[in-house]
Amino acid sequence: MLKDWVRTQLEQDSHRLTPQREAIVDVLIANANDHLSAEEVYMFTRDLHSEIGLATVYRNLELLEKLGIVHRFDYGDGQNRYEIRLGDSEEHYHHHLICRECGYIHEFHSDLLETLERRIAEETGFDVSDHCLRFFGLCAQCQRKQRDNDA
Amino acid sequence: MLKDWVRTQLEQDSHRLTPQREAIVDVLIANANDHLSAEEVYMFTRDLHSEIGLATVYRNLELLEKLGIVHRFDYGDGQNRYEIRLGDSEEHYHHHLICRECGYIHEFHSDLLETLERRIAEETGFDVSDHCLRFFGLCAQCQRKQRDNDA
DNA sequence: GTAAGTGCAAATGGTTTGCATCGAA
DNA sequence: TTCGATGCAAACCATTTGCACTTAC
Repeated sequence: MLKDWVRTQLEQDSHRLTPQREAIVDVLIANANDHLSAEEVYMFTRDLHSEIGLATVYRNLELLEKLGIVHRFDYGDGQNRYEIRLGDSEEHYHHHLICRECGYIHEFHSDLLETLERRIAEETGFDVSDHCLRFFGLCAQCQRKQRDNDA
Repeated sequence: MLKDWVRTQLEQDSHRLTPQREAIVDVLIANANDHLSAEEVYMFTRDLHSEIGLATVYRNLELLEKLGIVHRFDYGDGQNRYEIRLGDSEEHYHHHLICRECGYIHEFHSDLLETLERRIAEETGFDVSDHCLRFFGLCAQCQRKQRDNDA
């Protein structure tokens, strides 16, 4: 079970799965597809464990990221977003499509960058371990709205 | 000349090329390859025009970005970086390779994503207008250092 | 008992905003 | 004389940190 794996990862680095941590992990599991901000994780977590502090949420998100349990995203909107790692090998091919208008985030997968990473390593000597690819544009719905407004 | 084009762009949106703006643009031109932060632009600009405020720098970088004169980057280090747009068609194929260790930023060009953008438009209905691609890893120098430390 | 974990409040740091003033068409 | 532009200080907001207290091995 996922939570057992989380506990193991924590204990290997001499950390405990405290009630607060468990609540945070539960929230991340329940919203695995939603890219929550720290503030959102905090609000949801309070429903499960009302006496939690925002600083605790931040500290734990940082720890969980360091342990490879959650992944941190940056959409350029001034706050970080977090997602629990479920599978991991496909993680690397996971990119985002962001609507400039409504902020809607669409996930998509593509291994297209693998080739490019190898080429970069060859050409520049860089040892590439990760990448971040975001596309910005207008989602179909906002395109429609914009056409209606113009008409 | 580049600055004439900047002036035209500004005037078309009923803005003036003030001494402060000119100083900012001069700084951006002189550091066209350096991805300056707002703070850095501020410091360099003070050399040319000592009586400038940080808020003015921020306001103008925002304006210049809106007018398509500068491009804003976000390296995920908690501050934005700015670069003047020189050519523009190749702009789109301009990506970054960031060393996790020393922060060194290497630029590279590739049109590989064009295909992907078209495929995304077809599959999702998204109208993609821009993208941001960053690779993270270790530069050759930091790999060497790490090997030396291990030995 | 000791080291990890927590809540709270204060601090931090990049960025934005309110406001009175200034300056060019 | 009007409206854009500026400098300054204060405000903002996501995040981090200091600190005293708590909790689990």
